[in-house]
Amino acid sequence: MADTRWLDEGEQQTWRTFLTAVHLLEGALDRQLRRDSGLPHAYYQVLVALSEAPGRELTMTGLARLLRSSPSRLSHAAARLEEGGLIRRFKRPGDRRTTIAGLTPRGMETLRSAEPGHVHEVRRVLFDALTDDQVGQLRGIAESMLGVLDPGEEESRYAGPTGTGSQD
Amino acid sequence: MADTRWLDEGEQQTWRTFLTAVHLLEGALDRQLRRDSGLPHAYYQVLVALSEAPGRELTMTGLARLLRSSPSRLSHAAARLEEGGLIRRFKRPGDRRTTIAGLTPRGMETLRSAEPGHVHEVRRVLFDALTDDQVGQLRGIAESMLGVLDPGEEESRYAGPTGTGSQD
DNA sequence: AGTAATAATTTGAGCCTTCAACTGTGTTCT
DNA sequence: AGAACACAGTTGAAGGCTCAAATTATTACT
Repeated sequence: MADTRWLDEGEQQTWRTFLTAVHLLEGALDRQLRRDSGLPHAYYQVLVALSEAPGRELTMTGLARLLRSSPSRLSHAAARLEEGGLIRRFKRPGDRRTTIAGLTPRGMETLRSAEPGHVHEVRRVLFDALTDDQVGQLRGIAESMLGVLDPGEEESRYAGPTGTGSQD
Repeated sequence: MADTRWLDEGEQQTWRTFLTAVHLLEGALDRQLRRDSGLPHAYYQVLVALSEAPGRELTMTGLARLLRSSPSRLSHAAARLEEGGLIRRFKRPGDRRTTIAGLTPRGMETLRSAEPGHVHEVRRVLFDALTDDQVGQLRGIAESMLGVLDPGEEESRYAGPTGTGSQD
């Protein structure tokens, strides 16, 4: 590898501030969700993804792609969510390889009841803290990052689900 | 709680894109560090904080504050880092409550050898992906977020260490 | 001094994520 | 058909994080 190009003072502070902010942000979101609905943020996102899918069902692989999750992680998560009765899994007829995960009524209820508090928290820690300009900037920044981090997903943009949108 | 103010289309996409980007970013950093130096990102940050402290030593509490870590998390981390010989812990003479963690020579070497790859990765996934304008914007955004997420830390800004700066 | 509050840190259980290995199914190629 | 390959998903072990409880030491009160 070539000579290291160290971060200058400004980059350093940008990086550290950003890292700290993200760390605290994730902590806040996760704590709120766990406290108010018993779900870690990652599991909440699984429910959201399913809730928005046609028939409220998705392939494990499809779900993993949407959530940028490893198959393994998702499989463990699904096992736990199924235990709790929030989703159910079954084989797709006609292809015994693929498993389909579907949101149960109980899962849907849990999600619905968790959403308001979650959105409130997202607003509190992100949108309320930023000006409109900053929100626009953040979007551009995140998109640029995805360009590097999420190669070959250009057409599937409008990334994964997060469960903050209006009810239908 | 009052009526929920849902996220509109644009906010929704901003939020999802941001979440996905951050998720991938952390994955990339953590994988790189684990692969090249055997350290998870969080543990790497402990070494960095110590390396920048006077005498390369800090109180457990001080370290926790700097890293926005719970005492418990830090204690577990320190135990493991000590096992690996990267830090050592000892009681402060004069106050047998407080434990001081210090970077060992071995820890310093490990850090030094990990830094170039880490900086390279930080550049790759963040700075190289952004324009100069965006970098500036990101800093402002992160600072705004900290304003909400990190109350009462106004004077200790220039948040925690991350180990991306130039060697002395 | 003696007792209660506070502070610093550690411990253990439970849970989530990662990684590597494994099972079972479909596909392809000859 | 049969071998090799690729695909979908799961499993188990190891490690890291969170939360609540426990430990030990200092300070504050009376």
